Amino acid sequence: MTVRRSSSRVTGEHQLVTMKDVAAAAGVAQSTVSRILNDAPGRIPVSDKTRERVRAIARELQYRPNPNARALRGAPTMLLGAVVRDLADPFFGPAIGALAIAAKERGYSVMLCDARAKTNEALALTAVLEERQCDAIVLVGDMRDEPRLIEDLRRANVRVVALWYGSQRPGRPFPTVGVDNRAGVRCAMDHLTSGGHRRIAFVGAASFGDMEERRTAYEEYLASAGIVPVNGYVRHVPNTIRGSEFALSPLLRLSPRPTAILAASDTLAIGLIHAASVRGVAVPDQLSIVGFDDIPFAAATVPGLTSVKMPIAKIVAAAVEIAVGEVDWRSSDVEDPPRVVFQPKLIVRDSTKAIAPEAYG
Amino acid sequence: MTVRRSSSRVTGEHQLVTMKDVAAAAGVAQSTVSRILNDAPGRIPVSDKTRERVRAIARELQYRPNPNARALRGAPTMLLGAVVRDLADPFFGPAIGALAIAAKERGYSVMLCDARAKTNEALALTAVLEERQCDAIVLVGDMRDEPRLIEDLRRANVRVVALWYGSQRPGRPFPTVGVDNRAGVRCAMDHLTSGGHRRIAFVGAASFGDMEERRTAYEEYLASAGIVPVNGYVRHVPNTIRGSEFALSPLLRLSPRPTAILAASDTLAIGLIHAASVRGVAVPDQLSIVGFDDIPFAAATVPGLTSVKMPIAKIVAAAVEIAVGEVDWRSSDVEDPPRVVFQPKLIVRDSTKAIAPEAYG
DNA sequence: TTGTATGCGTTATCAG
DNA sequence: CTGATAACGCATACAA
Repeated sequence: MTVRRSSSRVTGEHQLVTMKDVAAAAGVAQSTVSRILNDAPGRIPVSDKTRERVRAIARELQYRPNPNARALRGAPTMLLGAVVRDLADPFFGPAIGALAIAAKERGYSVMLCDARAKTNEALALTAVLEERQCDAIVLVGDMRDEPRLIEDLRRANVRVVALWYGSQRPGRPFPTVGVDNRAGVRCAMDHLTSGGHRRIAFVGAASFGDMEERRTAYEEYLASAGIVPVNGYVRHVPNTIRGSEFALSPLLRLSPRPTAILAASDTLAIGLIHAASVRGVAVPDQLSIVGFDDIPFAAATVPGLTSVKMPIAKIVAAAVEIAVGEVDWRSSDVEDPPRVVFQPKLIVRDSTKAIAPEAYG
Repeated sequence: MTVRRSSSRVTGEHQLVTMKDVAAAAGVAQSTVSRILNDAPGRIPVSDKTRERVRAIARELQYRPNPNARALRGAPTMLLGAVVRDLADPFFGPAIGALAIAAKERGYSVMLCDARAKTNEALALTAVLEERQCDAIVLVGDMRDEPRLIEDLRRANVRVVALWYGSQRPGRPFPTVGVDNRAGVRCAMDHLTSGGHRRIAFVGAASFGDMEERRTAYEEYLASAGIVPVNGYVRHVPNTIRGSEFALSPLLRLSPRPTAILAASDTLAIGLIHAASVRGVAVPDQLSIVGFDDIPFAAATVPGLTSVKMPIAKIVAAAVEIAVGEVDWRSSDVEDPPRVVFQPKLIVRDSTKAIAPEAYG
């Protein structure tokens, strides 16, 4: 009986106390410890008071199971991989935080992967995650510009859920959870048009997340409201504060000049407010601005930003549910994976205002 | 020779192609595959052209090493655990993104853990991370209010680095990387006093990150500048936008009313700007405001926020360096772990202004 | 009720 | 130069 105390190894020393240690201390076999500690509650050919003893010793020795060994045996890793489009985006930070919390509530940890962190083109993004053997992967934000990632993921052996991916888009390879962009745009536009606005511009970011859907919804709304689109009223810029600076100047030079702008994200909207201020354009008196997402700072702009609020908590909760769920959608409907769509809600603050009567026409 | 194709297992199916598969396909032993694929470049009793063949087959079969098996053997997990105080904090989101990128550059992945995600008090935070066998853990933000976490971590067998932890604090249990808060406060205060301000208030959050150091530095500055502190000029509120609303009203009721406020974070500063606007107090004409951190939105407030800029990239890079570094500081100087302090820099925008001459005295 | 043996995918130490 | 073989920590079928 050669009981080597593995904890006394000099090199590595990466496992403090193993089942073997507990077993040795308790004078039982390692398998006994395993059975007791796993204790599938109910009909296990359980033990008597050895149980208590083993448990006490395990606690005393601060035993912690080694997840690598478990995973090696095929157990779930309880790991959720999150590929985030851009963690610097003020919208995604809180979203990831919410995701981490929702995941932990189900016992999962979150592994992070900023989509920009492709230091090596040869290293497919998926390698980092699939390699880690995550039980599931959550895509946060549109990854359309990473076709290889998408391709690798769809042929990989992991569940994938995409968030804010553009839920209406046909041919989605994964289940998606998102927001009803059309309804959000409708709320915002209704709000503006009911205030007399008809010259409404749109500022979005090209091929980013739900941006495209929002622009489409904007155009559809105009059509349904009988408003003829003005040439140049749609601007596409990077989804940054600086981005909207580039968008505002051309809009202000247009004639007729827009009386309102629908921004496809709060980042853009906040940039617009700032740019307007710098250019001496009064918000909302000369220009109404509506944002999208309702990030925390939307409440603190001057003036406070009217924005379409995103039910983040619900969205990430639904995503985790799908990600860790037992149901394997791939077996049911490969062509059209499930989509979950939540309804956004307009939060009206002070960046929008009905236009003055003389401005009509 | 019972070569079971492990890839054909029905259950689990969590490992697509193993070394065994590659070995079988190449007609060599599995250990040979291991040697070839690991290929410590240089003096390995290497093979001839079997190497090429094995490599080709491995590539063809899309072989990916199983990190669990490697970790089980004592190899580093290449995992960095990040315990974040609050991912919803607009400062930490980008910081984590930068951390993920810096880590990936060294081949590490980041595991996330929002410090608020303690669904179960019995479940120590550290369990989640240490259990995962991270090679190192990065604490992002002050965790003083989690004594158990600190204690578990310091006796655990992982390297720990603390970021924005309050670098000057004595008795730090871990190496820290942070910013010279005293220098930052000095920059900000110099800027204000050189504009004639002497009635300068301070708004911070109690026991949060470097907040305490900033308040101390503020008080020291006043003393060294011969400015007598005014009762009620120091306010402690939650580090949120709403928080600063609670701070502003009492300050405005004071007499003499402060002409400037130093906020210990941009979140607070942005909240102050908004609150001032709501109360009809003009920034910077009636009230100058300086923030701390220079988050992206600081450039987009109205007026633009003067703020003390944090060299985030440098900080996270240094943290990763320490976290993955070969040097084990614990063996050298247990009592005073290394601290890395970077210099912040004041970014002057439009939320500060020299006070009008008649306001003197 | 408990102990023994086996294998998960790797790496490392042996022989050949 | 290469092929067996033994761990790593855990779970489980099987034997006692």
